[in-house]
Amino acid sequence: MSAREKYWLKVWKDRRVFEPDPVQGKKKAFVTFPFPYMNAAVHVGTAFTASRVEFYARFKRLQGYNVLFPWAWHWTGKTIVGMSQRLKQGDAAVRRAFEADGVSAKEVEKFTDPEYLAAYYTKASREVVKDTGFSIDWRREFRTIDPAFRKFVEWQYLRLRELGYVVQGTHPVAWCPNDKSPTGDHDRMEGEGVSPQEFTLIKFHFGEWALVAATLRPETIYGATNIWVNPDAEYSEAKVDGELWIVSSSALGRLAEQKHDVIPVRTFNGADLIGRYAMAPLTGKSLPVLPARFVDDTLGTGVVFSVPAHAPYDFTALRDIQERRVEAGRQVKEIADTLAPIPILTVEGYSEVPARDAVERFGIKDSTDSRLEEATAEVYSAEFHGGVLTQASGPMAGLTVSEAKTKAAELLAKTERLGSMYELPERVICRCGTRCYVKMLENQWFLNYSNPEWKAQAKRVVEQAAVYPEDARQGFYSTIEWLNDWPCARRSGMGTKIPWDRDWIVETLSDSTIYMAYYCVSKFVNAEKLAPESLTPEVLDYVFFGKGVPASLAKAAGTTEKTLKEVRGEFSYWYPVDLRNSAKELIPNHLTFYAFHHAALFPERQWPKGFGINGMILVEGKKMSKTMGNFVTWKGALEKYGADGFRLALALTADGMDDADWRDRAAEDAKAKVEAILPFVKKTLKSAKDRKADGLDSWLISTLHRRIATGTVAMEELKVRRAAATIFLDIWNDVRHYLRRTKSPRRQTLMDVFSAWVRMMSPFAPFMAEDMNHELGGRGLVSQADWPSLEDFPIDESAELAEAVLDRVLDDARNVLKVVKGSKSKLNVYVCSDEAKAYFLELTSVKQNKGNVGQVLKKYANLKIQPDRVFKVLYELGDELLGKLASSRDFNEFRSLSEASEFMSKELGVEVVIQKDGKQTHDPANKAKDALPAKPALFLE
RNA sequence: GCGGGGGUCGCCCAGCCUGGUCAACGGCGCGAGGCUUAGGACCUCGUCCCUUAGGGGUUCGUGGGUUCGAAUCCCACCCCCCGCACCA
Repeated sequence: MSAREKYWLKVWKDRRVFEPDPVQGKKKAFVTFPFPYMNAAVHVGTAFTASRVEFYARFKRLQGYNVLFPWAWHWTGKTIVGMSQRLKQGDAAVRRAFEADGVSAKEVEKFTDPEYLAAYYTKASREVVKDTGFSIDWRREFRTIDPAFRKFVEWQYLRLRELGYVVQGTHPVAWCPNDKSPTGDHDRMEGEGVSPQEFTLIKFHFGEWALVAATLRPETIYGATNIWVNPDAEYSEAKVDGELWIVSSSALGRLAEQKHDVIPVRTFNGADLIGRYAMAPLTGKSLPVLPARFVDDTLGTGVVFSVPAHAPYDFTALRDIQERRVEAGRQVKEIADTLAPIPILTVEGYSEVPARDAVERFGIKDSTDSRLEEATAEVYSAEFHGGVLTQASGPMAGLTVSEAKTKAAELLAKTERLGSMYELPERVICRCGTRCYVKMLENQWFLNYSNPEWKAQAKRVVEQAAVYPEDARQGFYSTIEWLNDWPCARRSGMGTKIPWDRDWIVETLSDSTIYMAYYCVSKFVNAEKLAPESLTPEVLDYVFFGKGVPASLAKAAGTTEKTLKEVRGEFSYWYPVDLRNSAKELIPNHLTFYAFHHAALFPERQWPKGFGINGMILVEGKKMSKTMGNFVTWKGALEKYGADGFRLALALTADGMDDADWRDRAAEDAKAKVEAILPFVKKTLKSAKDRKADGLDSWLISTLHRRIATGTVAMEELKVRRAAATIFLDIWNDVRHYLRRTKSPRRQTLMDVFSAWVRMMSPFAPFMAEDMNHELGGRGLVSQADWPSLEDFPIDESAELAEAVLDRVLDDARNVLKVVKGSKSKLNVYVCSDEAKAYFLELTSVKQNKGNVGQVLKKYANLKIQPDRVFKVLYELGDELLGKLASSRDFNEFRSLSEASEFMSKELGVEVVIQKDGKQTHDPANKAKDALPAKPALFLE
């Protein structure tokens, strides 16, 4: 870190520039960033998202707001603990991840202690965030495992439960019997994306027993020709929920986990079932039991019914027996020979036996062919989306497949031959190597996001808030619609215990929904004005709801009434949150949860006011990853580009939900840019003179007015990139244009422009801005200055017009010079006559008012200007220039171009002579008559 | 598959809501010139194709449509990114 950076950090800290307290009557802005999770080093992605909050915070401060930007650290959850454990077990990947963060081998050794790991990253991250110059009120910092924060979360959940938003339920989960915990996607070695699916169980009559088949397609029951069991697998008779069932032995354990009452009776070999008959419900058909080795006894019940017309597996297995490709007894063969596919639905693009079509097209030979999976998926998808059941399906005839599914279940339920079980449709292997299965997890705590009233309220939260960019808003509504009950507690990991059920810990996404409110409390906890144990639910009810009597509460809490009222005052003042910014992948969870919880607990006036959404970060066009080796830590970038360079690079990276591409080259440029500004300013001022303002000064001031307007709107809408581009690129170019054009730069103009410029730059590059402010003789800190006001930089339309016309003339002249061959040394510029201008303006206004164009044409016919040409130029100029032309009565085109003739001459490398049509002395090519306003005629010789 | 967001002149990107001022902003890269002992930095000009007078031609994922006129509006299709839950 440079000495200058250190210096300003110290100044800001010493003067408590970013430590706001409530000031009654002063407008406020409360801005937040989701606390980063401390299992790794903060990286450019974190910095990118957080920087948007930082830029906005500094911008709002300049606008005169009392701005609170707090920060905290997220420790809750099992990831940190899990990483420690895996490190302990010698997992090389985890070690590499730590090393990619730049952690020394010696430190990594200590990471087997999860709290040490989190503390290490917290300390390291705090340093980089501070050194980047973020305008954070560090007095309010906390970690999510702090005792006081836990009291806050306990309070939150007690109140949510009272409101009926925390409910208990039993749900199917993918379960690892070894870890004794649900196995999430990222905890799996195999089976990513696989979740419990409900299978329909159909109980086929088998004497007094029921042969129980599991299926995802109950609607095909009328197409069943036989039943498959695996002859090599072990099956069982068992009493299940009081009924007599036959299923694979493996299924019994899984049924038991799903809360079925299972009493095993006896086991036997699958082969024993072969050749016997079972009767199908609904159809009453007697179906033979045949052998098939594709039947997986560890999936479902190990019993399936065969629908060869519509299931490629069934079709192939049946044909295997018929064509003697598999060994089977004589009886089996004879039975099989009598079976034929029974089509029960039609689907476009297939014959009446879709399974056969698919099998033939894929060239599948027998039931061991792996392409059967693909064929099945294809047929299933086609039938699901376009299939219609035929007369063969009896009561379901005419229904679509999805309608028939419901109907089949209904009909089967009536026969009392229907059941259900959950199953993972594909193998799922836990990271620990254990095969997972479905478990009905009992007494799990859920946030009741499916509650329609709660959904409606959450939607209203989003509706009344600003969303930047607007494109992101729809994502919230869709999420709210889609969101189901959310399991909000876990058995292990760090976090807060559910106050009424201490076996459970509030899960990490669920303890982060209204914690911004806690920043109002943490200030007092950190200052030791409030002890963690004093934060009882009653005290917090007072702080957040204003309920209760502060005097008596204070006494019970061991604090003073004054303090308690002060805390309440903090909350009343700072809430609601004005801006919360995060990356787009948090819309479907965190940000929407945030809306839900605020809707549940707080009145409308304390609902979030603004959501900011940004894209993902890419590094050199690719997804950033530690294993790919393109991981850029915040610290690394900060050291490489300096605080201001890093900040500007972040600002210029992307807007809206576009993914931000972090490129070293761009960051280097940003760094160079920031470093070049102060020398540029100094050099420019050195050459400046004291003189009266002229048209060009007015132009620069007027242009700055426009830049301020654009920059301000962009910042208000969190279009950080656009704002930064306007401020750092456009304004710089404006000043350069001015310097190039003017014969003598005017000191006062430059001072005015620079003093506005430095204030606009300061949110992005505050260190440089403080230096520059100092250099310009500005009083106080630029971090506390005022955002430039538009009134101080008046618009001067005729000055703008003069420059615009000059630009156009230069463009035209260059074009002609390029096209014309032969050497030319003099450019004649003919400005249009006053009559031509009058004609042009009149025609414009008549045309805009849809008046009689013909009359105007007639009136000015003697000028011999072609109407087509006038209309063309009219379009070219556009409304903005035309407006200026019409309103700037004092604009004198001839004079302004004449004043610029020397400049033009320098630019074009030829002599430039300005003349006015009607008064010209030299017009050999008779061009002058073509001149129109803002479009002088040219003649090169 | 479902939900959300996108595809613009070598690259990144603005414009699209509110159609004409759009061959289309800005940055990078590249080319020429200036400055400099040189290089870098910086400054200027150029950078779709054609053009001896400010002009013409073909472009904004693909194919249709609406319109006097479409990058912008409508429809269909293709492709990319994000999310899809017991997890940060």
